[in-house]
Amino acid sequence: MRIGEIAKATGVSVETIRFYERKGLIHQPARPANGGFRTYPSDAVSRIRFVREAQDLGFSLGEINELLSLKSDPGTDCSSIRKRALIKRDEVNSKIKKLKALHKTLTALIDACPGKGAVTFCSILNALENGGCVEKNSKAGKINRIRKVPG
Amino acid sequence: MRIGEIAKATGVSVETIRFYERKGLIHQPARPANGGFRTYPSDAVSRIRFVREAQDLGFSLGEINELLSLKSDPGTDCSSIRKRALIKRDEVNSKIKKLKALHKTLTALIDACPGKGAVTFCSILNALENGGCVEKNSKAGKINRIRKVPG
DNA sequence: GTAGCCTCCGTACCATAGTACAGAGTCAAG
DNA sequence: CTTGACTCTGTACTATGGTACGGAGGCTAC
Repeated sequence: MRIGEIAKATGVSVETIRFYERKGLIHQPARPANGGFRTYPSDAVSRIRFVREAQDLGFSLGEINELLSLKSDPGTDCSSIRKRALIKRDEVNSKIKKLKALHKTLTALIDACPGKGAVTFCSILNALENGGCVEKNSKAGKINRIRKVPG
Repeated sequence: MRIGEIAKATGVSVETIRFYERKGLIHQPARPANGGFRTYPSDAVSRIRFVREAQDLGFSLGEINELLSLKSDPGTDCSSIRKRALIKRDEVNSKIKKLKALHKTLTALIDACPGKGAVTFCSILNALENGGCVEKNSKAGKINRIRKVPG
């Protein structure tokens, strides 16, 4: 198969396939010695599908690279894959928790906002300026810091 | 106040303050005509706090810029701020939904995984390769595509 | 008056996940 | 044997949110 066929079969653009090659996610076949186009084995399709499905599960390309290494290593035990899935599920779980807290805070702000009048008295803007505490209905309290740590 | 003091007061690095200046989020005071250091008004501190709090609420710097324009525009009605908060809450809501679906899928995969043995038989890897469908316990069905659209 | 911070300025770089494009080569059909 | 589609290669650019650094200038305390 040629790269364009792989692209069609996977729904991933040729540019993106090349990008994955540069990232080491998929192997780039050698060009024929006499020049011409590279020939891709048909399992390049399943490899790319693997990448996309794993992305859908929230894995980054770096993590997918790890999964692929584990996958091709005959010494890998199924438990290490399972472990990664568990970690990922925990990550998803804590993201959900943070978003729920955020939802609560936004709701408190929205409820406290009169919804009309000059912005000077807008409780949402005031809350943003003064540390996120809504005076009335302040169950949410100080806005939870969810900004991700640089590292 | 000098930039370093602003940095200390807000917990935001000098570099990041300059970055915000470049992005137009905060105004850079003019340098004194005779040279020397810029003097920041103390409300630069609250402006930067506003930016950080809004980030914590899930607003991007672009969105925060809009909020700041609305805020400083005397013609802005409180309802337009409220509207944005409502939109943001909807976004948070749909993120939560997607993550919940993801959680379900991961759980289905984890449950189907024997948790030991060679990777060849790992149901998680097989699912990734073959379209994300877990044979047994397939309530989650086809993995939901949540990968964000490039636009 | 000089040591040691701080500031200013421009530029470059980090990660993430791609997209875009120019210019040359290749291949297959008509 | 030419045309059009596809491939190859390298490089640059997108967006997001910063971080890092070199060299020059400024400010203050000892």
